[in-house]
Amino acid sequence: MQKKYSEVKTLNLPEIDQSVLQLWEEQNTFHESIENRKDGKPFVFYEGPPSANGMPGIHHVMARTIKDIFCRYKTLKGFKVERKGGWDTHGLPVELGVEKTLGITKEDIGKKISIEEYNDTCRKEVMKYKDVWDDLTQKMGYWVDLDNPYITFENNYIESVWNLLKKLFEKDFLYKGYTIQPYSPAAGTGLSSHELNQPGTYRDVKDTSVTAQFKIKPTDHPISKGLASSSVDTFFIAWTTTPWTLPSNAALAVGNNIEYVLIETFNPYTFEAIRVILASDLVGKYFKPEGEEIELTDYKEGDKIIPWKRLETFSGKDLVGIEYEQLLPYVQPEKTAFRIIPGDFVSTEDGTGIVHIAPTFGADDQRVANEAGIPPIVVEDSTGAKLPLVNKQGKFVDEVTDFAGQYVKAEYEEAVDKDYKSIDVLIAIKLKEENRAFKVEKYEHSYPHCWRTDKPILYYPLDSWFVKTTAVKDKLVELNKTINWKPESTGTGRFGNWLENLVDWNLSRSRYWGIPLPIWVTEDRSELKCIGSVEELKSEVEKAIQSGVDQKPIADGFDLHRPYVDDVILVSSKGEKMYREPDLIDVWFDSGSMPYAQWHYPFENEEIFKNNFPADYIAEGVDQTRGWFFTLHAISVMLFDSVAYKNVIANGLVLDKNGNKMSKRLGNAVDPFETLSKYGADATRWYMISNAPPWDNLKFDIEGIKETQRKFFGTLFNTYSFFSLYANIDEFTFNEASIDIEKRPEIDRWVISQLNTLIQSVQDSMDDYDPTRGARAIQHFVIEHLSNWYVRLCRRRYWKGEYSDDKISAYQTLYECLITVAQLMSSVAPFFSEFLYQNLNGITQKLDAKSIHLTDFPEYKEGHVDKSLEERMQLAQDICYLVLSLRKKENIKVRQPLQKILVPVLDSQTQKQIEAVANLIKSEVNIKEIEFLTEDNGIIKKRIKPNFKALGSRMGSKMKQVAQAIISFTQDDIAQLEKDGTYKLNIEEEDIEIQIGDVEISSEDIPGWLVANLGSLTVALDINISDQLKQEGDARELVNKIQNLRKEKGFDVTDRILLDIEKSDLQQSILSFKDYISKEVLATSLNIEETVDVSDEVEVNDVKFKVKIQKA
RNA sequence: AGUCUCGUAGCUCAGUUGGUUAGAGCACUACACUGAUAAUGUAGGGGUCGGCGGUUCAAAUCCGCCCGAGACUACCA
Repeated sequence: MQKKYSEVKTLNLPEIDQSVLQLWEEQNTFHESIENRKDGKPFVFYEGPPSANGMPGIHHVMARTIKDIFCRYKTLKGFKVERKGGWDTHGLPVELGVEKTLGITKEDIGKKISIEEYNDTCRKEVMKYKDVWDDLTQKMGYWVDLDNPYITFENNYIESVWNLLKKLFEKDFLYKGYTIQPYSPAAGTGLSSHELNQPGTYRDVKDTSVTAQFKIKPTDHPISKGLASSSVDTFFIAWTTTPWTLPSNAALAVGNNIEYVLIETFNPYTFEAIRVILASDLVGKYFKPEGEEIELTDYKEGDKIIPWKRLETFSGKDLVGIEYEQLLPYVQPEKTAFRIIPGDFVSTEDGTGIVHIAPTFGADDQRVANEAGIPPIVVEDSTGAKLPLVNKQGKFVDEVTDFAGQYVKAEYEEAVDKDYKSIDVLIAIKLKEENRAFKVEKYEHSYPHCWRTDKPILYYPLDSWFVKTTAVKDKLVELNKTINWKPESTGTGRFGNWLENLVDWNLSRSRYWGIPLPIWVTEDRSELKCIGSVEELKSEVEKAIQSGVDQKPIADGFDLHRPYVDDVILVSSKGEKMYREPDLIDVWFDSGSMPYAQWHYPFENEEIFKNNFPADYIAEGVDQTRGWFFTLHAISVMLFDSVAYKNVIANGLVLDKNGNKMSKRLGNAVDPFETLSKYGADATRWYMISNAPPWDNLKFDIEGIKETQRKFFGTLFNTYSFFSLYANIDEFTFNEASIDIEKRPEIDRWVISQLNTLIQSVQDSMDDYDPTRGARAIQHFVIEHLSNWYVRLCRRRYWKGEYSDDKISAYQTLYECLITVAQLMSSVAPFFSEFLYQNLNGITQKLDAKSIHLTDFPEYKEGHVDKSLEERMQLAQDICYLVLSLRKKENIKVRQPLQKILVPVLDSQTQKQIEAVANLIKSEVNIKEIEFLTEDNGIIKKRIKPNFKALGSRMGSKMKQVAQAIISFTQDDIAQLEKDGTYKLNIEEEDIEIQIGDVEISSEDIPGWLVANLGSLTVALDINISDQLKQEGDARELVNKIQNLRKEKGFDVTDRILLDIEKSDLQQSILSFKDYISKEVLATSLNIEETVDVSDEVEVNDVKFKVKIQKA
């Protein structure tokens, strides 16, 4: 019994997913696809580790599809592509999640719950959704090795990271600094600049801003002497959007070259007479012009318009050194403060041109205060350590008596009632009452927020460890230029600019669940030790024990996390105790270390590491530019003097169909599992890839997946169904020798030519990391070339006639197209392509590979590409289009044969091209002959058009007139130009000669005929229908009706029938074409009867009669 | 606030180093086709190519300004 191609009635992609997954499982196909290439050149791919403590979203399907595509493609191309999976397990998201589930805050850790318990919980929580992730990975067809993933919390991983840190330490790339940094009180940790640069961190917020008055103190300063002696108090006014920093004010900064003015006026809240100093340029912002016209003495309390007078001007330089009274004297500085200092960043864009300086809460503030010798306003805690006036929870310290224990930002409160007044407001009120507020107003500005807690950050002085990335900036920039970025602008622009403005990488995190800093310090900080391996830790501990430190030796399997490492005490060269620096390292360092740590390099697998570094290819979302893309790059450049990856795709966001960000809160997030199970992985993947280039944002619309399913997969499936239906009937199993391409008919050679062109273009776009172009090319080929043209024109070859060479050629050609398309599309649509492969190759056994993913990428055969053939097929398609259009215009259906069409040809080449495809045209549009009209035998009306490209540069400004002249050529003018090859024009009394190449001449009309044009092509249709043609038309119409009847009655396509037809006006037509009809409908007998005893009635060209069909 | 990218039909997208009727698919309307049929064909409606100005014989394409969107940058007081 002959094996048959499976004939599936309807396309069910999710079902195919299921069966293919089962097949892969049974045959261990993913493993095989690597084993298969074990001698191949490695193509190195790095998996950016996801964090399994959150649910995957549809955007993960996008990102992972892009990763998967190139790994699969390179495998087909013969590369060995190992893909080690990984899990990112440390960091704030995990910790915050655990705090939430345990119902604790950061302060409780180490108190209500031990660090040990806490970290144990983190370890469990972090893999909470691992199963869900694994499920998605499998269902979407993402091939990655999940059996041996790297996990960042494992000791081996940590040890490798320690080793990297030690190398940085030895190269003097690690240092500790006390700096003002972004700090999230809610999360309890400082934030690195790339965390601060996560999307959405900067948000517009409305804050209470205060312009405060700082009263001048009489001193020996030449200017202040005079100012302070006035009977009216004189103030500097300075603006701030963070009034809570005013108790920490230590100085005021002015611009040396800015002009300031002394103005006499009244305080708008207390109505007291005052004199204020501010930048001249900003007077307009604080004073109404009308006020200058009013006498000061005319002012009455509460007047809308407050009068003011300019008294004197100064330059900023003159003001430097003037002292003022402390605004909110809660805490006294340790040395003299409260004076005017220069600030290079002071401008007259905002505020008053005088900047409030709080050295503990601003980076610039700290710097200029330092330079001017201004101390910060700090308090001492019980240990004598100096603290700012706001503690790490974001609350005022006790010394700020009025506001002690209050959060400085309203957002930090759990809940606020309607009477709640923020610190900013309270301070504003206090200053108003004390005649120290010149202006209070709401001010909208963008302010950074913590990416995890959504609460505003503070700029806060912190001790931190830094990586001196700025030391290798040039090299980072240099090597970045060798990376192939898709899209290029992300590499040069976003990433390149970032590198240009690099700051040192803040490595410290004051948290618990993460890789501990392996740095030990003596109490006086005179000696530092960085530990680079477990072995080293062991021997250092031994040393410590020998010198009398009471602790256990490091046992095998010692957990390198906190709190265990915290308890380890080492000894310095001088015998002093050394304690570990309490911070963890930034989790981004974890993931940036994966090229090394995933192999436990350098402790193991040195050879494997070397073969897998750097990566040939990585891909992640564009939001990783400052995250993983940067940390990979920075570590490899600093320690290995190399890029970490050679090619990188930064994909865009997945938005909802209206272009809004997806979020659970808005309810517009798409569930990836639902999408996959409803539409299948392939339709989802194909839609995502073909709709827009991956680096553009994708507006995700389910309708788009449906369309992909219907149009692309549906059409391809129909083509396969068509093939299997007839191949089964003819028992075609491709066991004949492959027919030489030269021996195949024109149409076969054409589609093979197109197929090879397609192979080349898919290969090019994939090599260029542009999957969208490739997918679109495949789609176009399948729908337009293969289905709508090749199969449509060739249908009869499959269902008619003997099993001849022509038929075999047709089967072989269609088979080759299907199998090749399946291979080309397999990296994007791994399931459906496998389905096709199994069904096709399962019968023919042409290829040995058990799976399409174990085959080689189709070979481009240049010899099979025939551009001239592709051109003339285009010509055939155009002519058919024109004829169908003409038929439509005349309302003559295609089933009615017509005698001929006329095609004017101006050169013999075109005629030859058309002649070669004449049969296709004739059968496609049902005409008997094509007649060519040349200039000799016909009257062709020609059309002439200027060739702008050729003429433009020569004609210049006369172009318009020349074009006009050419367009108005008569037929005689055109003939003359054709005869002589040149023609003289007279434009503005100047002779201009044009050549034949300066124009395009085409046929336009055949007088007396019905014509249609497309480009330079013209076709006329002979619409006369002779009796003979009419009869044939009747016959064809009847055939169609009988075919419908057969189908209705559920006959098999191969069933023979007995046909009885009722006598009617069409009797003559039927008899004339009796043989034709019988053959078409597979009738073994055809009889015309007076009456037919059935109710099946057909209508053929307005004539009704009964037809009886029965199986023979 | 600055920098970058983008803005083409109702929707999703093409658009060739600037060249004269700006395209495709979807959706819509009408008609056809029907042994591949959730497909297909023909015809139709639908565009000031974000706006204004400039360069040019010629601009969707190059330049400037403005408007809108997105991303990035920022201690901006």
